Parts: sequence; structure tokens; C-alpha cells
Amino acid sequence: MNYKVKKKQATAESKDRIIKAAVALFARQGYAGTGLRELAAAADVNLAMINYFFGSKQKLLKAILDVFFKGYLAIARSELTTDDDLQSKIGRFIASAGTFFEAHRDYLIVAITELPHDHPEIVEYKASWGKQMIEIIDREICRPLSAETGSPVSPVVIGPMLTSMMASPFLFAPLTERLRPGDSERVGGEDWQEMISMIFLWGIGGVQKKRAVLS
Amino acid sequence: MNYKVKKKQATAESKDRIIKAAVALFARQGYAGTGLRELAAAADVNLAMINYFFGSKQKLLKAILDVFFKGYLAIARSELTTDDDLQSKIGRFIASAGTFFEAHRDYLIVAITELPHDHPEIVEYKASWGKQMIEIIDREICRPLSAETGSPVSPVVIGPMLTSMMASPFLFAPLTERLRPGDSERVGGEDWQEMISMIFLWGIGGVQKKRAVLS
DNA sequence: TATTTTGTTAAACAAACGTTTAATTAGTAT
DNA sequence: ATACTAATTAAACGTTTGTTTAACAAAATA
Repeated sequence: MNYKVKKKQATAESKDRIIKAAVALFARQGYAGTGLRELAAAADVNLAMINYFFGSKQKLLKAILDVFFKGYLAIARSELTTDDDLQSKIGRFIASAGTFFEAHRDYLIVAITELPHDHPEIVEYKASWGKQMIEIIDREICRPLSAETGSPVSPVVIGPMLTSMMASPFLFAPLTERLRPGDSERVGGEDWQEMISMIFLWGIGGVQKKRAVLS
Repeated sequence: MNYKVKKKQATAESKDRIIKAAVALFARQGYAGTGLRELAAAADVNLAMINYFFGSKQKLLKAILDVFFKGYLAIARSELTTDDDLQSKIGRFIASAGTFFEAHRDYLIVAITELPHDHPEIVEYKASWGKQMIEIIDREICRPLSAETGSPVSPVVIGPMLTSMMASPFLFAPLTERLRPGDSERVGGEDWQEMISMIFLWGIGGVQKKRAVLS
């Protein structure tokens, strides 16, 4: 029953090399700053193969954003849409998202750097992702939180803020790696995840404050 | 004594229109995604004027980054390098930076979106800014903080994080404006500044936690 | 085996790119 | 008025851009 294997495999291999090379190049040079010939050379395929598989340069970008948006949204859904307390929900979400960001750091960089730009076709796609994301955060974080504290918090503020907090070491990595090589290596790991959770929940130096409240 | 006024005024006017139009276009379409002819048309100048004033497209980008980096660094210096307590230092810094970000939101978007990209000439310039920024944050925030809490915090983590937190509503504005128009209008204002300070210092829903510690 | 589908290639397309040049205008200084 | 400097212009430079086309190889289907 492997009558399709060889062909499909060949397809998958070339298509995969293209998208892998594209993410790497887009992350370091930007989407508009990367030429299709340069990409074709990096992926070791013929120039025409890119539009053969993806249709256009813009659809290739969309395919990349799709990986990040779908993955990040799925994590938010599975980790936040639960019944347990707010604190552990957020802790788990940050842990999962941190692992995801680390494994997809170039996807993350492309997504964030292209976020403010208005490619005609993609802008609606980004908006639909943002809408779903904000709905989840509103329902699972903001409402429970304001019920607890009394003061309402907007998911339109909290959502981007939390995402940016977690994304920051990856966005600044090209800078920080020059300054303190190695410091950014352990970003995304367990220690880092716990630190983000701590700061988001309890602020900087939150340890003793956390103790103060819990006691 | 105004023998040079008219000439210089004309110069300043054209040069000013170019950099203003450039910031607006770069923020919405990206640096590489904006052509010099498009920019010339938007600034209402001849194409050749751009390289006449700035030398090259890349140097124009550098001039834009310069405005943001110098301004942000100056705020960090003046608001953080003081003798009072950590909490009010951070509060003042966030307030000033928020006002600055709001007044220069397009500069901010250009700086952040071009941050991970490696334009050969500009990469060193960004690194030197990052180095100075991190030195200040280390000396004025991280060291006093770890002396207080006992656990050390890296400025390479805290710096990018705080910057990203404050930048997030501006980076996501093109998205959030579609979802909740008006919500992003008041970003950067006093309420927003106080909220960022609160979250950074005490975490989300920090009010009652702050009370718990202070009492 | 013949046919159709799928992957791959080289070549060409017009359009847009950043940059440079030489000529021209206009305001200032001698 | 003359000479000088700075601002502005139109035109062209050679590359590079994203996209398309037609031809070709190979594998799957019939």
C-alpha cells in the first residue's frame, strides 16, 4: 500500500526544506528582506518550486504564521480552559507556551515582527486569531480575576502583554547573545517558566510578597 | 542675521517630511517592504532627495532608530539613576517611557520589528544601545532588587521583558483596534502607566497583594 | 504498455528596486 | 552683477524582484 510513498515523500522533503529555510531567513532578514532566489538556494530547491508548493510568497508567509498561531492558540485552549484555580492555570499556560516558543523561536520572531504590518490578505487572518485568543483570555483569566479583585482588567491589554513578556527573550536574543553569550540559552527552560509565572502573578521579587499573601 | 534661515528652513522641511513619512511607512509596511519611490511620493519630495539628505536607505533607518534609542536611553538614565527607593524609580520610569512610547509609537514599532534583523551596519549600533540599557537596569534595578530579596535577577531578562510589556499595546494595536476600537486609544495614559507599574511590581490583580505586604 | 499525474528544471517576463549622474533653480555672498 | 552654495529635478544606471511558462523526468494509474 505504499504506492504513493515515494512521491509524497519527495514532495514533503522539498516542501519541508522550503518552509524550514523560509522561517530561518525571515526571522533574520525579515519577510520582505528575503528574496525567493536566496530562499531557493538555502532550501536547495529550484526557484519555481516555491510557488509550485505555496502559490506565492505571501501564501508562504501565511503558512508560517499558521503554524505559530494554531499552535499557540491550541496551547491557550488546552491549558486555560480548565476548572482549577487561576494561579495554576496561568502557571501551566506559561510553561507550555514557553516550551512552544523555545521550539518554534523563529516562527515566533516572524509572527511578532510581521504583526504590525498590513499585508492586505493576511491582516484579516491575524485579526481572527487575535479575536479567539482574546476571548479565551477574557473568559479564563480576566473575568475570574476581576471577580476576585473587584477591579476589571481588559484582555486586550493583558493578552498582548503576557505574550510579549514571554516572547521578549527571543525577540531580543540577537542583541543579548552579543552581550552575554549563554544567558539566553536557558531561556524557555523550567527556571525561566517559573520566573515568568512569578513575575506575572506576583511582580518582580515576588517571592516574599507571595509568602506574605498566602500566609 | 537670518541670512541662512530660508535655506535651512527649506532643508529642514523636506528632510523632516522624509523622516516623518518614513517612520509612518516603515511602521505599517516594514523597512524592506517600503520602496524609496513610494516614500518620496508620501513625503512629497523628489526621489533623489532621500539619498541627498540621508546618504542611503539604510542610513535613513539608522536615523530613525537613533531617535528612539537615544530618547529611550535618556529616560532610563534620568528616571532610574536616582537615589530614592526602587518602587518609585520604576514607577517614574514606566510613566516617562509610556509617555515617550505614545508620542513615538511608530518609531517604537520600527525599532522593535527591526530589532531581530541583522542589517550588517546597524547590528553593532543596536548592540551598543542594548549594552548601555542593560547596564543601567542592572545597576539601578537588578542589584538593589536582589539585595532586597536575596535571589538574583538577570538584567538581560528583566530589561527586554519590561520594554516588551510597555511596547505590547502599540505592537498589537493594528490587531486590537480591529477588535475593540477605542480600547487602545487610552494606552500610554496615566491609568495605563499605573497599571503597568502595578503588574510589574506586584503582578496581576496586585492591589490586594500590595496591601498585604505593606500592612 | 499507454496514460496521466506529480515533481523538477531552466528561461524568460515586466516591474520595481536602490543608487547615481548631470542639469537646473533659487537664495546668499562677494 | 558675479560667483557660489545648497536644494531640487528628471533621467538613466544595472540589479533584483515575484511570477509565469513550457519542456522534461519519473512515478502511479489504467
